[in-house]
Amino acid sequence: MSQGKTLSHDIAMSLRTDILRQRYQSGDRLPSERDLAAKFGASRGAVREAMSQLEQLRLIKVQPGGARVQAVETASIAILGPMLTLDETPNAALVDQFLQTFGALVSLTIREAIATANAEQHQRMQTAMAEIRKYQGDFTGAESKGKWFGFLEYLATVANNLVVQLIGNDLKAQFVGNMLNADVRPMINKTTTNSIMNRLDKAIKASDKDLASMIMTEYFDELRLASSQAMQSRQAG
Amino acid sequence: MSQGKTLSHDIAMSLRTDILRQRYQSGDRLPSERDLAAKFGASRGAVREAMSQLEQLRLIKVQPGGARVQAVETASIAILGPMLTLDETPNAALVDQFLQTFGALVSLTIREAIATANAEQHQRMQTAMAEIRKYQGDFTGAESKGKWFGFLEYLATVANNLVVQLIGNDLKAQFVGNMLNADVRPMINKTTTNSIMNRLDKAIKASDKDLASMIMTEYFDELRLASSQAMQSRQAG
DNA sequence: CGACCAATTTGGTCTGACCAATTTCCAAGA
DNA sequence: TCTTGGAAATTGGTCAGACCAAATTGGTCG
Repeated sequence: MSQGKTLSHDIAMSLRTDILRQRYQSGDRLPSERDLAAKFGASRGAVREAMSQLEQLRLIKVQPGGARVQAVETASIAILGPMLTLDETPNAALVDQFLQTFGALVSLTIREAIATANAEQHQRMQTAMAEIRKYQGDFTGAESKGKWFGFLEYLATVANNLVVQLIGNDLKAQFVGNMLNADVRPMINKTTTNSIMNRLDKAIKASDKDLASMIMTEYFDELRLASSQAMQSRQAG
Repeated sequence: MSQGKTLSHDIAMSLRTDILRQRYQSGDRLPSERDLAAKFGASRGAVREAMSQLEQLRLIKVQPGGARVQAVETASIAILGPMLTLDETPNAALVDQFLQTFGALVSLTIREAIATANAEQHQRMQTAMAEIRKYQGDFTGAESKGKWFGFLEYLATVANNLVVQLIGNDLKAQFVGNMLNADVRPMINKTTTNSIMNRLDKAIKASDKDLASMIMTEYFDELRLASSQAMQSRQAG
């Protein structure tokens, strides 16, 4: 049935799915480890390792006497990935929330990057932007995408905010893979992208951190729009 | 020595600390489970459960042949808490980054809350603000703090962004407890707080989401300043 | 009806064992 | 000397059965 890396991962996935599908509701007590071991035809050790994983997700709370299911709202970010894969098509609202949140963090990052960059870093940011503008808003190729992501990565380096960086890791780990798997590829209008990139270039040149921050938010808002349309057309087709 | 909830938690904490303190560097291979079991005077099962936890943090990657240490920058948010407790005084830069990031998310939340609130929700937001303003910027008491946090919680409910909510959970889980333990209690100037709250009240009444968002950012910037001062004086005393 | 206590259930850990995948290392070949 | 196989040792993944301590359960007594 399921084919993860190890048995304990499979068990964890199975239980996780059951919880996310509300087969076990918040507050419910999970079957005992011995019962689960029997149900999965596994040893108690394997089940315990699976439970340990779910506990790290804050999806269950395990105590002598029994393991209880926690509310999804109080869980860790790491459940977003599994939530996206519950259905074939990722939940549109969730994807939109992801893009909005990620956009806010990138927006914060570019503001801090501009605020704290030294002369050399500032120069390099401009150089990167110049390269990106060469594509004239056409982000279809792998090369242009690579430049853009590289630029964002560099901003994170300059801003040097570990908290944002770690959040970004988790969000990317949860979303990017799942989006590509579902073949959701939002495309922003070429002219719009070009306009945004040109203005972003100016804002960076002028070291206008507020403006750059706003433009970045605008870009992600466009991306949200495009993503929404892409998912609609995908569901229709 | 260490006194966690269970033995496997203690082992996980010990290994985690060693990794964060660079006793094991990125790319290094951890001792085998059997060696670790001998070192900690524990069974292999207990060690394995500890390793499972570290794997969830993305601090190590475990495979047949050995477990290898990963770079901290690619780990999960959940290592922020342990990082804060490495020294007696939490790392000031990290706390500042946390407040900045959390502020950005709250700022996003209030913008969305105002944008999507229906009449009843909008009314309730105003009522909550009115209660908060009664304290005249004095947030020393537990009651006033409770009202403020309750207000923020309600904003999250209205904005209804699960991604932000989950990130908030993780950040709170990592920071709030550790800050209180370290006895770091930032205090913002009473007059400043009062001014911010009054303006926030107006912005909400006017449904000016951009203004409310900016004011919220301003509040967290003040909090960062106060926190920085509180930690300096704490380290001096 | 409520409080208290004993029996049962459940998680936490230990020991020792086997399998499969990886790594290590040495010998054979180029 | 360097490269290349391949066998041996190491390591993680899992299983079985056992014991203890903490929590739950259920019945009894006031």
